[in-house]
Amino acid sequence: MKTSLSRADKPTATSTPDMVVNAINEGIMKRRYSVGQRLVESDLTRDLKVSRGTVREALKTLSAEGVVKLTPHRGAFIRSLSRKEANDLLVVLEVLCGVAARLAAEHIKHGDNQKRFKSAQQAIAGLRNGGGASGFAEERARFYQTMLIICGNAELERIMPLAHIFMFRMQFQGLWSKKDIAAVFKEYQDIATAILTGDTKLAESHMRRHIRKTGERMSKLPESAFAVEEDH
Amino acid sequence: MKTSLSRADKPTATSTPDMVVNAINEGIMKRRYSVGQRLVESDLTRDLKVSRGTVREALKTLSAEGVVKLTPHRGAFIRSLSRKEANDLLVVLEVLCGVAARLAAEHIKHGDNQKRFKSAQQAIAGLRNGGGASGFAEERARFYQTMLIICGNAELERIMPLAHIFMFRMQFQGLWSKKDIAAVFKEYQDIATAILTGDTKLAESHMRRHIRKTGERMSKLPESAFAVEEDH
DNA sequence: ACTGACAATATTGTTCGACAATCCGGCTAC
DNA sequence: GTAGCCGGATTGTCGAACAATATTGTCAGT
Repeated sequence: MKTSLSRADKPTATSTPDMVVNAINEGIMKRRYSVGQRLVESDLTRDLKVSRGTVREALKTLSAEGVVKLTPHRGAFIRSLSRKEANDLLVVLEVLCGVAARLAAEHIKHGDNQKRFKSAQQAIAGLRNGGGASGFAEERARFYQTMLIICGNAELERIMPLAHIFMFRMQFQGLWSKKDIAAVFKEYQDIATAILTGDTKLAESHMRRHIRKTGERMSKLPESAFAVEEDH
Repeated sequence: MKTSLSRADKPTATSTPDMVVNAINEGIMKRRYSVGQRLVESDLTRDLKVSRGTVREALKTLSAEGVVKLTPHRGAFIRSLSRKEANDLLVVLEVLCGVAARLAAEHIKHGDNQKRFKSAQQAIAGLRNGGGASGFAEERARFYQTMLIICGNAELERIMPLAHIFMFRMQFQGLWSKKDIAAVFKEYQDIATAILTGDTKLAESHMRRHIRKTGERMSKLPESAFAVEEDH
């Protein structure tokens, strides 16, 4: 038995639509696709060398994940959030991340959870001075991913809009002040410490506070950082 | 211009895959499909008169919603919950439904929300004496649906595993005692009252208590009510 | 110029048919 | 009885085709 690494060392063992999903997700993180950009099926079939049916299945998955928005007869767009949508998302994230932090703290003692989580935490802390913004987004994703796995709650892992967190981060990247960034590092530190010591109450409250603070910081951003509201 | 009614008066204006999704969802509620049953693509293409690509897109959507489980090279199965999966689901539902109840109470005064919610509540209460079990499942779904709309949080509406609630109900239908059922009616009554009076704190706590109680009742069910755990 | 109607084009929605990859059940051989 | 093989059934993926719809371009009329 090689512990539970089996999931990590199968990057190519996914189905073709999943490969497309990963390619697009990566394209978003690597700034090859910009927020609001339209994804044309024929371009994707050409670039990724897969059939159109496969592309469509992938887009459907991404739509379900909330990464792209599917508009009938108009195609797929990299989702961008209006101010209201961003606020709505934060309301949901506050409780979901809160329970995730609680469960992570609850299970931190099992197996090598503590070790793994510490590694993810230090990867983030290491970026405190100097790490590029793109590196931060990735480590941040790893941090949440690790936390979710430690939770041991498949349902939470399934519905947690992880991709949203990337997107969120992406949409507002470069808009935060130095002070904001320092505060974020501090907040992650608090969360990680609480989880590592197994303090469930503290982990949950710190996480929820972090999300709320994120909302406050967001409310100060200019209108230009958001998508325009559709419809009425 | 006909204002924005255009969206409301198109009940059949959904895409073909969506029709398939609805057909399958309805088939589940109407007991035409049983929990754990396998859905064969060729059967669906024949029965619903749509192409295989369309069926596949629909199954992908249902999988993302958590209604069916997609296993590579084996096909789609109406999802059934193991004891652990059911517990995991309840942990997530507790916080999601909690925040939904809170938001509903917060917005109960807007527009005709109060009227609509009252109607959904009375539809459930009316079933207290005599309503068939299948009718209850439907009204229950309407109740939650109404609550979600009143919340006015698109993100919550998007990720809330509404279908899970149907499925949940379905999987355990007929297993509850009379006492359990009476308790459930009482709990819904408390929740509805709190929401209607706009008491956010009370609405959230009553809802969370209801979900926790559901977990307790569930823990007393025999092993036969659950799916067997897969893998290790 | 500007606006409206109309045609041309591009893109998506859906279908069909084909073949490879994989799973399942049954059969044979030992 | 078990291991291995075989063939049918089903899914995974591809490609081409056409219909339905949205977008863009054109052009007359004012």
